[in-house]
Amino acid sequence: MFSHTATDHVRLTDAMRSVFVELLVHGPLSRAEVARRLTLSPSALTKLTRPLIEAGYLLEATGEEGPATVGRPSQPLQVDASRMSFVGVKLTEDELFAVRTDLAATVHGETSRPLADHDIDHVLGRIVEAVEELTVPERPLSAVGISLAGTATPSDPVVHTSPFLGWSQLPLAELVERAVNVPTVLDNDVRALTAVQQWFGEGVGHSSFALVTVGAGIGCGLVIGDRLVTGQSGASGLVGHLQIDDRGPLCERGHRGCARAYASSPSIRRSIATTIARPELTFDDCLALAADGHPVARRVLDEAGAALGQVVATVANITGPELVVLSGESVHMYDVCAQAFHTALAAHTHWTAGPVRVAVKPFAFNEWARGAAVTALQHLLLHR
Amino acid sequence: MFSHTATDHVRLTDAMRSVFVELLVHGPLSRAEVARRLTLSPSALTKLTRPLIEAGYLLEATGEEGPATVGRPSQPLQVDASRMSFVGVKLTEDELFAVRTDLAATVHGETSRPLADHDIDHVLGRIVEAVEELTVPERPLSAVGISLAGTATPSDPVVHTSPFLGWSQLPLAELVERAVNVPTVLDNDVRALTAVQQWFGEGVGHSSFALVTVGAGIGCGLVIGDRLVTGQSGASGLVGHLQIDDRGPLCERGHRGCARAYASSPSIRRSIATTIARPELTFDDCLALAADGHPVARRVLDEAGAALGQVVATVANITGPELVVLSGESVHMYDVCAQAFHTALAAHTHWTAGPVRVAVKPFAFNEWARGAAVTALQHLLLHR
DNA sequence: GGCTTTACTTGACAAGGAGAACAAATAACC
DNA sequence: GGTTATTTGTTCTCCTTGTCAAGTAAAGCC
Repeated sequence: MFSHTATDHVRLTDAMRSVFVELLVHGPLSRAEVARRLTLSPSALTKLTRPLIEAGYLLEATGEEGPATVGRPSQPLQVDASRMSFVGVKLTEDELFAVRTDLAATVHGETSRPLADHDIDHVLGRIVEAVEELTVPERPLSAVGISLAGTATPSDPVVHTSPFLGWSQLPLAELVERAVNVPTVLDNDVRALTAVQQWFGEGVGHSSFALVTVGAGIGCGLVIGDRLVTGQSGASGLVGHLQIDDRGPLCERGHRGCARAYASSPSIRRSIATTIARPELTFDDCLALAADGHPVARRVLDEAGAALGQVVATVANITGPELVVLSGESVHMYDVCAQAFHTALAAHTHWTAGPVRVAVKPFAFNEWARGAAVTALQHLLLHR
Repeated sequence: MFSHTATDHVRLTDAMRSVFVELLVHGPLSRAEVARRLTLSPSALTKLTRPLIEAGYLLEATGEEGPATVGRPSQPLQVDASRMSFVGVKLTEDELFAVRTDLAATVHGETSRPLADHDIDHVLGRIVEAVEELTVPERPLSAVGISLAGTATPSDPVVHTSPFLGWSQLPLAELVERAVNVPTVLDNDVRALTAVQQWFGEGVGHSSFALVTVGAGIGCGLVIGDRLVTGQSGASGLVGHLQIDDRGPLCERGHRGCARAYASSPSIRRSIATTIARPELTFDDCLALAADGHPVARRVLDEAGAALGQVVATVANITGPELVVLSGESVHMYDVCAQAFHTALAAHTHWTAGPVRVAVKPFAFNEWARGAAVTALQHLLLHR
């Protein structure tokens, strides 16, 4: 259900939902503007918004007026972001991160738990702990989102395959849903991050864009025609092992010169640290070395940037997005390899296509968990 | 307008259109079945189909009964394919191919014209000639479709860029529309071919699939979430210059080892013919040589098949289609390089994704022009 | 101070589709 | 062989959704 408070519950129609989402994503808008965007009549908007305002889901924004215009001034409406609350949980191999957000995906609390082993009962227990820690009595949870690396889809909440957690065909969403008694949605972590960009980040206003992430691996999420691309049984955006050349470094799956072998942060660190025999170096140390012009680090990061550029070009050539967003735990490496990146991007972009617009999005530590929360939020607003 | 005959014109609602398209694409179906597929009530279907039947757009299929089932037997409905007529025109560098089809995309006439030069008036004149030659008085044209290589989109019929015809920002659709006085739609040729597969080919029943074509170039069309992917300003599916390795043959844009250099029919032919100093060999001669085990031809075709496998794997990894359809003027090369193709496909498919389903679709000579007709048909039924 | 422009509201009305009741045509069952 | 169950398709009533037209509100413009 939409509301968890006893009072003020509204029966939501599809049209009301679309108005609500439009206002949530595109900020305060006047009724007239929403009507134009959704191709509805102004009178429809009066009717659709009234119950939402009365129930407290929408607020008449009383903020500063815009620039003076001819005609009656508009009364912008906005979503009351505090009206609902979500918890997002990101599972990694050895740890769990969780955040609580409001409707606008603003983080209001965060926590984490080590995952001692991958036994389902253990993991389930830590998830429930985290959800309970983050829940506050005055803001009952509307939904829980869980994200992890691997092929998971919200559409079949009962099965999924997670390579590094060693699970297969596990009804995780169902188990969590039963344990915390709140609707629970499971999805792939990169797709969850893409959802954040789609509604609350760089993707806003674009009907198609791609997100490319760099970090422990290389990932890609796609939005095409305003819809998040899921791929058959949750497999899409698998650019990690894209072949860059057939002579480069080896990845752990035995591919020579794949994107992951060139540009993932462990590969970059290992490559530099072992070559110059300084095993204690961190990834950020390596970036600093490259920035200082150390020849080995410089070369490795140039190659990493070039690999990333080729990945972005390949994705753009195939899907033709309006924009490519670059993010992930190690996006800041962009500062050290921007030139190699853009050179490779231009070289591999198909000559009949226009230049690819790239936006670099700094990555916050809890972004993965936030993505899970947004997945839950989107699912609740679109499919229920 | 929907109908061009003076009698029997209906005002089409969106619901009627969706019923019509469902019946056109998914063959004869009972009202009850259509209701289930479109999540409508049975009563709605009675209402929606009656005017369509009366106007002659739908027929009550009186064919053979299906297997006996419990309950009242259904009365399957089907589209009267002859009710509308379309002309599709494919433009190449030196020739124009045109077909006339009915609603079911069955070809009822074809013609061609050499294109002496790329002057717009000359090309326009040949198009109008072809359209007039194919039009029969008893079947007035509903729409004309034009397809060519290059970045064109139906959404902006006024501008497009065609590399090899040397045009840029030319309002071709508008000019043709004015000359033949029939709604005219312009689109990229590979996308047009994808449209054929989507409604009348291997793609039927799949909400997402990819089409990969081999011929003078390597192309790719995508359907994701039941919608043909257009890409920003018509640029998508540009896999022709995808890098296979960085040591292989050169393409005409100076890329070493790109897909086109390995697997396009001119590249394959040139590679074999020049190496064994037999410049008179045709592409099909080369295939025959390879089939006979000639070492040079064998090697070139193995490499071509491998390149194609890598292209398909890359597209599948990124977009996660339910199916990949292989087609194009030189698909028959598949017979000679299937093993190399599947080996490379498996090697490059991401290890967390399931195996890629591939369907090889034999290519008819007039398929490109048929694609243009289907583009016109889709546009008329979906956007008008 | 009218006039224009834009935003919003109100109430009448039309269309689209659901639901219930019913007729039709078959297989399954006793 | 008649009854029952099952599925298809139709008819009719009613409700929901949203448009249209008219009117009100609140500003800037001349």
